[in-house]
Amino acid sequence: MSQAHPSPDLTRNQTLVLDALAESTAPMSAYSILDRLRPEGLRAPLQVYRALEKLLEHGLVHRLESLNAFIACRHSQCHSGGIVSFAICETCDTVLEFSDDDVTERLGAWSRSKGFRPTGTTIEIRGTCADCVAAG
Amino acid sequence: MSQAHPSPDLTRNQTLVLDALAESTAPMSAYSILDRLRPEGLRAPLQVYRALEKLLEHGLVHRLESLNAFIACRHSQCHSGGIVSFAICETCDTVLEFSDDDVTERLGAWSRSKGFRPTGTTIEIRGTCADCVAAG
DNA sequence: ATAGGGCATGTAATGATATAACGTCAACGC
DNA sequence: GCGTTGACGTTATATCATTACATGCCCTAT
Repeated sequence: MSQAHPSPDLTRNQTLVLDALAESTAPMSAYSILDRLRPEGLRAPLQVYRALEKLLEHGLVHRLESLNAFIACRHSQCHSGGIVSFAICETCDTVLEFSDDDVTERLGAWSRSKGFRPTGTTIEIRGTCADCVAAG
Repeated sequence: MSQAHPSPDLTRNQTLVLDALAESTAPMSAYSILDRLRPEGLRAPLQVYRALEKLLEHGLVHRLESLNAFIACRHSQCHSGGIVSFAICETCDTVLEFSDDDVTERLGAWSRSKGFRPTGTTIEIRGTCADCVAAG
């Protein structure tokens, strides 16, 4: 099986950042990652941003533009080529990740019709998840 | 015809900010708006952010999450209820605004199927517009 | 007419997010 | 060896956004 994003061995800093994100249910800002990793020796924002940059390239981490925050990828089809969407619960900070082929196709059709060449697409739904609606 | 977002008279600061955005083809950051409006007497970021907050409520301005920047609304159907999408050219900073009913419906269907209650959705396509592709 | 509420404003200070500019070091191919 | 590459470390700075508090203005109920 081919991978859209080959994952070479991660460096120490990249592993630390990815692990921190993987252990968190909520998205983390770069600075909260840094604070979390100070005990492991990280000291400067740039150490985190550089690790995030590589992890984003490898598709192991997503950036949530509307939060200026990051999450570890949990979407099994992340590498299948479609646009990934996020549903962000503003009550409990849970993020659900999904992909809809029709949405991908419709946005692709729009781009083709306009001659627009897309390099990356962000879809983020803010709201309240089922659990929090129920807990109302 | 009913309006989803009634537009009461704007205050002086709101008018200044909206006009600055309307005169710009490219999105503007809050601070670039501030710099643009210093000659009119604006002095502090908060004056701009407060005006933007109201203009966003009225639907007269959009925030581009992936740019941390703002544009005046130019989409005629902004108030028709569908999700608005943006195509951002990274070469010339042009932003095209559109709405696709199928996309709105598919994302709505996903939310309903998960019991997720959406309050707002961001769709931003980064890439290169037709003109810049042609100028390549 | 005036007291009080509501709301836009003004100002200073600060917090939060992100990058620039520089130097060091280790791995690798030639 | 030696140059290239890429990760790393450190300091400083740029950029984006909000908190806290004081002021002024308009409206309206008394």
